[in-house]
Amino acid sequence: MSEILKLQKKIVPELTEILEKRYNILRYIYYNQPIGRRTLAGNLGIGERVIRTEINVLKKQELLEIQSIGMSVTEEGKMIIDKLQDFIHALRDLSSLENRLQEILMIKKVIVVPGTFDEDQLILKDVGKIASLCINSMIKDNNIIGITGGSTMAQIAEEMPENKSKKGVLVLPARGGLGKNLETQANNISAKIAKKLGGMYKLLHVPDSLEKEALETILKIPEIREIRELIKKIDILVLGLGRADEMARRRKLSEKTIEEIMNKGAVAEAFGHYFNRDGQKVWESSTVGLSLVDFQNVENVVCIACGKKKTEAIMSIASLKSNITLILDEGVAREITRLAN
Amino acid sequence: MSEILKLQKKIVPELTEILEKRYNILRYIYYNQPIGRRTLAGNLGIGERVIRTEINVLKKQELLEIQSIGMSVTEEGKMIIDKLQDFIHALRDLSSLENRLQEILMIKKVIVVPGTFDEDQLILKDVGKIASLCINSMIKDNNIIGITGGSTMAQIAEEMPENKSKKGVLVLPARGGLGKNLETQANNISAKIAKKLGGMYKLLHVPDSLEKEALETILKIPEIREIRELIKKIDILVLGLGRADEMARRRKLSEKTIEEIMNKGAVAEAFGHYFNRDGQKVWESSTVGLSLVDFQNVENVVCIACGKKKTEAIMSIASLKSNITLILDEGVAREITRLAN
DNA sequence: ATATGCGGGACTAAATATGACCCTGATGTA
DNA sequence: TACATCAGGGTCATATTTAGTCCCGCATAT
Repeated sequence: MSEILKLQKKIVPELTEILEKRYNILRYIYYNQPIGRRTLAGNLGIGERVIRTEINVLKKQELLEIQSIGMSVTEEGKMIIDKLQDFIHALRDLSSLENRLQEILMIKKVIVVPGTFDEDQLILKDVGKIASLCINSMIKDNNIIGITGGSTMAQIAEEMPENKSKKGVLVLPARGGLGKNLETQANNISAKIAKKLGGMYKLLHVPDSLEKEALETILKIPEIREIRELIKKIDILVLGLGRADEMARRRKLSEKTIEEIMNKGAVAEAFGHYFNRDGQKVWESSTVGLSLVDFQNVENVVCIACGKKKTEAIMSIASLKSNITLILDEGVAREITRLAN
Repeated sequence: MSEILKLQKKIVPELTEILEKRYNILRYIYYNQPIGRRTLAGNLGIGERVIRTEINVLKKQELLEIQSIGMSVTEEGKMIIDKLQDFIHALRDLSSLENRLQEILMIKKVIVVPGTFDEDQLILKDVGKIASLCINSMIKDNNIIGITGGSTMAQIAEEMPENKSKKGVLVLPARGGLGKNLETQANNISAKIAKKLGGMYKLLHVPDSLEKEALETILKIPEIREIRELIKKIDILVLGLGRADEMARRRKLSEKTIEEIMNKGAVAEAFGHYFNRDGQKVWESSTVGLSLVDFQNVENVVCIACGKKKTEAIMSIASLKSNITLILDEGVAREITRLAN
């Protein structure tokens, strides 16, 4: 942590608290604007009057403006929010936490996003933003980017900035359709990201898990075969991590199968594979998407995970491969270090 | 000012106030330790109870310790004080003030010390410390350092750190004896500084101002002649600035002479010469010390000045020569920019 | 028309900060 | 040795700030 921060925390120890309080308020307004005072207070679990006091300060500093429709963040306020995130990163010494996690999980890079998802669901947006920037910085001309599904991934697509500087980018769904929600389908997310990157995309029009026979039939379709070949050439794989139990249910596996998988110690699911704590594959759903071998061969893997319930899944997947960039929230990050001790 | 500081001042505007309050308290204790709560409150003009609240914070942070004899600053506290001074320098954007002064006065370098001498006499100690560090960094082997008198200079000698790394350093008084106070005599100060630097020193055993005949007689004394020759070879001249009126009185000039000098518009005194606002010499006391020509030839001149009453004197002396390093307190620095507008 | 959610005002209760004074003990001085 | 002085700590009434709560008028959407 920088000298200057230590100095400040020493002489004005209450600084951290005030700063984080105001940051949270400002951020919440930003993500929900326009929003009223009462709603804000209720959602943040802070007294209405406290909000009012802080609002007055922020208004005076011209970080937010008040209209009859509700409060919203000014342009200056938006900039401040971005900078504050980095500042809080430093204030909480998250760089040290990142380094510790890199050692514990033995992976290339860890990015910890300030905040605890379990306490504040908005953290998902922050994680999405950070992840989208991270991915963006990795992309080179003619790269093939593999995308999985899930709410975290959907958020990444949402927050991904428009950047059409790279040529010939191809975005591929790395898994088929799963669950009911359109917004969180790999297909949908791939298309969204491709548009923002000014790239191409392909769709994988199949359910994620299939019976063996159905899989064989489907693999005879030329379009599907083409995508399958392309998936093997993925340069950057963006992977939302899942819990084994949740994903098994979402896949509509039979209760018997689920019990079987769980009995084998499955904690994590990724691209249709189920892994135990030690990163050993204990079950595999027959899928048209990425195989374990394909996964091992991908050069850049970005794993994104939010929430303490993903703790074990993260630890499992991280042991599969060292060339992983892991992006996660502070809450689950601390939980991992706690378990590692 | 650094990005991070702007950010903080924007989101926690009350930071500055709290920080400066605690800095002042800590600093006052440091310079007067051990000191009691009541005395402290009285001298700082803060309520006794306020002091108590702040003391509790500082104690909790282990920046000061409390004994039955009074409060004193811990080792950590001392370090914090030093760092805080730089921090406040940044917080108040004094670098910009320094640059502005360099332009206004057209001199090489300006160092502004945080605080207003007229409100807080302890600033003299800070100025002394900064000046002593500045001088220290200028010294090279075999340098001859010229020293004048005054309370500011005395403080520099006091705060000068022991540093015997340079060889063959010679410290010379650049003026004779003046006034009653032993502590502020150029002779005394020179000796003190020489000891701290592990160098040699010479003494100038003559009154600072003399009648012409007396001067001629004295100049025949070999020891005096020797020093006079050495003075012409001064590498670093450390100059405390004086007001014309004050110095004239301290020199015990006749009321008639004083009136004459003042009528000519004298505002500044330095090494026995009196200057008007434009830096023109209007009167000269016959002295064995530095001449105006000698002064112009010195390579490094460090001017030190404290207090708003020195405003005009500073502006006058600065116009004499561009190769000056000026060290002054924030109060008089701002006064100069105010006058320049 | 009306229900909802908005900011702002106002009043009370609680918490905190402040001021004022006393007490006891350590220390230095007569 | 006695005493004056100055130290920190305790205490308590009071001033000020902060927080909780409710109401009002207004804009907006239904």
